[in-house]
Amino acid sequence: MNPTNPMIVQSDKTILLEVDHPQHAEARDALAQFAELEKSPEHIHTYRLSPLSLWNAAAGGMTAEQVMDLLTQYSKYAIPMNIAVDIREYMNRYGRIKLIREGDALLLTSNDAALMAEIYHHKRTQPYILHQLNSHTIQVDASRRGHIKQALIHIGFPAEDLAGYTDGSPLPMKLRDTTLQGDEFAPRAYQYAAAAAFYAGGAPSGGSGVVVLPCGAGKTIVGLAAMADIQRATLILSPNTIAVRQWINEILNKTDIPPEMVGEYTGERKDICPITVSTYQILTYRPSEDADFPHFSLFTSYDWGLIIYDEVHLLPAPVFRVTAEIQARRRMGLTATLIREDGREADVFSLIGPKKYDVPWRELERQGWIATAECHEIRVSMTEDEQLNYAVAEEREKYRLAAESPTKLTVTRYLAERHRDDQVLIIGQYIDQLKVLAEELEAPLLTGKTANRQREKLYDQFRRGELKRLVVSKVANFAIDLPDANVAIQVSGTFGSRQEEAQRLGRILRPKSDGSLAYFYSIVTRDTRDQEFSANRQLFLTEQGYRYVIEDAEMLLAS
DNA sequence: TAGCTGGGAA
DNA sequence: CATCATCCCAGCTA
Repeated sequence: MNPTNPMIVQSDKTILLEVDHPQHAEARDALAQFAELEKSPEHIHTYRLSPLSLWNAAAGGMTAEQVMDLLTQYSKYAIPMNIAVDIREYMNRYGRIKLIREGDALLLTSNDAALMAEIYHHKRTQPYILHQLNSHTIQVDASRRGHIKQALIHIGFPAEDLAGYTDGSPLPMKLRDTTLQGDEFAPRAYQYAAAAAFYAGGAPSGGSGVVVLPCGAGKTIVGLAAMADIQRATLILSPNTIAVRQWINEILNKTDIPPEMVGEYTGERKDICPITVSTYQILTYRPSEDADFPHFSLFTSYDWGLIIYDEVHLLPAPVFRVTAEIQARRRMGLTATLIREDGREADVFSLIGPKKYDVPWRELERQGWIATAECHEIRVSMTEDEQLNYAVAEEREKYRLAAESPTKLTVTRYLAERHRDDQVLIIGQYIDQLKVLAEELEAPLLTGKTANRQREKLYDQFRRGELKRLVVSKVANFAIDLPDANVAIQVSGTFGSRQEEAQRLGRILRPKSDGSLAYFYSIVTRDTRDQEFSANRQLFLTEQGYRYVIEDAEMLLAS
């Protein structure tokens, strides 16, 4: 505690952190362990101590005392009394109830008899209760393990699940030390550590939870390392087919599993093998609204020993439902953020598991695994005509009007010129706007309609540097892997999607072999909805340790 | 059987 | 807020 420290802890459970403070980075890495970033304007960032963020910390082995120590270390002033009490109260709740197995019976146990009585009578938990065995043991319906955990977190007492797992069919495998291309391969220290933290203790405690790693930190390798630890048939779910193919390539490339043991289960192929990689979307497919999900059988059609949920923050609602039914299978979630746009963080916690591992951003950057990127938000003003148009436009038209402001053209042209020797991607949301940009900059335009062959050709030219500029629509969010792009200019984005901005930066700005900087420019229209949405998008990257420099378009163009 | 196109979904 | 994606399936052609 010292007035020159970077943060202020307030009694409403928010924490203010000074961005320009020399201790900002270390304080941020400390906060990332037990608080969520809520707002990130230029100078002061706001974090919040939420029950879930504290439970995640508790599940990872942090104590209330450690949290208090970190807060005290970086705080300017004394920590409000109620904060100390709340932190202790919330963190002690995790693990007060345990879910265990005795033979075929699933039991809730706790030393707290009053709490057990409350659970026994609570409307939310009652449907799953069979009977009370004694003052601190309740037998619950073993087939509703996931639902019970959801109910318990809902009433504010997340259970520690120690009921164990079915092993699944054996799959002997190991990681290669040389890839198929002949490159040396070994997981990085933190990737090993993440897999080890996931599996720590073996059954019954280890084997379900979420690993949080920044974009580009190699989450796939963590998955492979976990598979090598567990050595059981594995089902991998990811958001799209390109990711499916990437998983399959990585598995063949970096493990000794023969190709015939690895299957793709997508719209195109329906192979079920000891290792099967599938998309979320095929699982949520229904022939009609009242039909059931024909592909859910994938979960039960093989004796899986591990299920990996790639990008767990994108997991669709129906997959939660089926995940609740398969709580006896080990589950690993991989993500760069625990925050979901739909607020279902508690479902991730109760159905996939608590956070098991994360790495401080600064550490990865220091070790050179993550490129250093400079992010600029460039604010343009609308002309008087535009302002008038904007003012009278329908609420729903406003965003589009602001996002497509013609001044953005001038700024984009200026930036493209400044980076004429770099590999530049121009990314936007509206096809009309992109068409104009592509013509102006004499660069090819790539959209969802572009045929696959043409895409590949453009990617290839761009990769080889024959093409310096490429204008892309939302296809850029997932589909592309352009190792040599080092500049991205975003002219418009999807409303407030944090994860989209992360994908854009994470996928595009990989570590450069020469260690040079990457540049990310986001052009927004001042005093409009465009600017509001932009602020929301930046939250995620700020949480990830990137800093935005706010610039004024008029001044930039004048210089 | 592969490859394309169009509709529907969330 | 409503646009642009993606993915899946069915149905057609060759």
